Amino acid sequence: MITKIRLYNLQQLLFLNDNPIYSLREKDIIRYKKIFTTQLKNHYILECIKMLKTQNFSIAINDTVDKMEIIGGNILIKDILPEEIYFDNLRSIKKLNIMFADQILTLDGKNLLTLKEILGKRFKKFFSPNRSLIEKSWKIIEDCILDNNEVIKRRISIEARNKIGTSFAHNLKGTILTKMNSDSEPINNGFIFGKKKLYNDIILVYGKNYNLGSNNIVLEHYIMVNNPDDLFMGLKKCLGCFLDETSTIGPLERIHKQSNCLVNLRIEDVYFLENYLHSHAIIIHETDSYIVPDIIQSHIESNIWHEHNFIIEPLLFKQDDIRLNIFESNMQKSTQNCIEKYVKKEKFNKNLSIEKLNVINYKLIQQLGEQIFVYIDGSVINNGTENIDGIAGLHFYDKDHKLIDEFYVNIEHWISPSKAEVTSFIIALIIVHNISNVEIITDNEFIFNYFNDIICKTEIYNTRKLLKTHNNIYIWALIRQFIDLNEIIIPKITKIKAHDDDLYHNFLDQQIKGRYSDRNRVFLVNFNFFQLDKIEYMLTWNNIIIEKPIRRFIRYYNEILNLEKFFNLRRNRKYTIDSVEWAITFEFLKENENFLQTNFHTTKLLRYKIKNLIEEILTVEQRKLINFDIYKDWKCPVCERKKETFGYVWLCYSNRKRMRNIIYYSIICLIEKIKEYDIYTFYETKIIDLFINESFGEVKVDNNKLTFVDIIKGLFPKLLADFLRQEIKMTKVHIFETGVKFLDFVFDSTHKIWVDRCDLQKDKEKV
DNA sequence: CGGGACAAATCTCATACAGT
DNA sequence: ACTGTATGAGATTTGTCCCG
Repeated sequence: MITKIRLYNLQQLLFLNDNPIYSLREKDIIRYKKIFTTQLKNHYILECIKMLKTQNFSIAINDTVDKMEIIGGNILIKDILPEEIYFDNLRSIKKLNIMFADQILTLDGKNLLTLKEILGKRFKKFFSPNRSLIEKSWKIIEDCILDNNEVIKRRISIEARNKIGTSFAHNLKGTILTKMNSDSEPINNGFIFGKKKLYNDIILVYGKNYNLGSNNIVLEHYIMVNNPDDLFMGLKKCLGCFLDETSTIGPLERIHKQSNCLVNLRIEDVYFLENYLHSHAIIIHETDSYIVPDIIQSHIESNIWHEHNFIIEPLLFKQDDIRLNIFESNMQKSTQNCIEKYVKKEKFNKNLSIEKLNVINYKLIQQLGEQIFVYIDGSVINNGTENIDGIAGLHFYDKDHKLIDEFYVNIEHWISPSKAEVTSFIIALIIVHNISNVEIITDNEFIFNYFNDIICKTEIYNTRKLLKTHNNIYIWALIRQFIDLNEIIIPKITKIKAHDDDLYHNFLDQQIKGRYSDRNRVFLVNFNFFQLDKIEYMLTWNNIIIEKPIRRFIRYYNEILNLEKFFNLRRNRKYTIDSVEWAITFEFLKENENFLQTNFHTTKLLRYKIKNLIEEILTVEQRKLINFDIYKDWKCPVCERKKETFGYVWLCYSNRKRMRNIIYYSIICLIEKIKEYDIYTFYETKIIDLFINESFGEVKVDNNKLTFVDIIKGLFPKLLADFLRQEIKMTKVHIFETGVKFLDFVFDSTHKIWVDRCDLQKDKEKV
């Protein structure tokens, strides 16, 4: 609840139209932080949202209420203005309280209102004295939205119109129309206008209040002398026209001026042209005419005609806020049956799976309470590859073990054997929700135990506990809800051994496997997790709901992300071309150390190994990067002839013989290690040939192929691993051990070269 | 504000199991 | 034989409350 209040607070501050966790984007957050510097400094919730967005996580929201939507217009001001301009003028926009496009447009959506008109609207908030800032912002907004060629008419530009479209306004969008009533005092300087019926048409008549009767108003007619789109209205006294009704009106109480044209109007049809207390009409005495500034005739008339339509056809009028309808749809939901409530409707397959589930449910009802057996199983193929695929299956039998029906479901997202099993289980529960005397037979011990636990437990389950389920959180939460809300008749669960002599279960198993090649009758069932009472928000990643405990997911996610980052380093480019058996490399780096203990020796060794792996050991070239002035003329300390790069440490002429020996002995070592297992027969020459023929037997620097220098770095060539696997048929564990020992041997012997070289270097530095 | 006590969460590791 | 996942044990880390 407190979090929710804070979210509302944030929504208010950032002037958003819905829940900040819902549609706020990362780059927007950065902009908002620049605008509201103090308020958003170290804002905990905003920082959390930002973190979610940067990592591609988002939150699926359970309920319309939780979306915290401000219901009104369809198009946001934010969407029609260029981003820069929107954020630059956000403070002013917020003060004006304009969020939707229709707040700043005329009712027909074609013209832009003036600032004065907007300030006269109902949604105006307390108006701060800093009016100049708002006026400045408004000018900028006008520049964006108005059509360059028709600024005077205040037409909106084509681009803006394309975004907004045309629609009929269903209400007056906050426009205040002040009508006259019989209590009003007669006024002299303000203009009024009213609707007048003329034959079959209705026209608007402008003028001044002449006389206030009880039901009718006599209006001194003025005619318009300028264009209706102008930013002012020019009115001139009418010298008599076809509207004149002087003769029919009869004696008037107050006649202070000669009038040639008087019109009689019904009092409910008469409006004030502007607030008469603040009227700024300018009189031009010579012609007896007036100029009323800052008012656009066409806008006013548009408002009147809309209101007129609403009076004639009240059904056209609709409130913008339709929250009441949401309440109604909530009421409808409770009447659905279990299948329709919990299975999500798909848009395109006409709810095929719901139909099928209903059909099976109907068939089972026909059994009239006789014993029913449900066999369930899930299957996964190509586990651990990108071609992973999963199908769950259910078979329904009557009391004589005659097959009633079958049902197969495709498993999507986070496919795993356990998910396939749980999916089949929950579908079985949903189908038999209103049927008694059912026995569900499963081969999965976990489901059997966990379900029994749920049934037996009396303690109340809260959201936190639900989220701690090991996997498939939301499916288990649904199952728990069935039981908590008494929505299903609890069936009997039986556990059998997998691949045993149970005829029916084996048949099911075999049928499911047949479905991988024939998808015709395999359905797709998505569950409607939004029906969960206890869970309002669901964390998603790339729009896929995360079904693991969040912490564990983030851990896996980070591990993969970091590994990917490492692989994609520029210096590792070569190893994406010619592959490396990374598992052996990482095992070699681990230094056979316990996670919870460490000592100085291994730490030092590990540090060196990693430096070695990423070619960052302190060679002379490396030192030049730090201390160029001192080392600029230094060469390899061993031969004193060439520049000492990482590769050259091993390539140096003086080491040539030593390196050759190391290669020779490392091959011997490898062969010895394999021999130690005593179970493999192989030709030693084949291994030696491999080293001679392939590039990893040579000491050189190559940008494309693995060489012995890479083996020194601690990389085990995949080619060699494949050879051990396929030719010698070693087990994985043995390849692991041998590989690590081989790398250790190479490391130890080459490390000596490095140590010797460092001694020379030290002597040199002392001089 | 830091430390102590306690509870809960999390981690690693070893092992079991099902499927391929 | 290999793979991925589930599970439990034991150790460590993190969170919460209370106190001075």
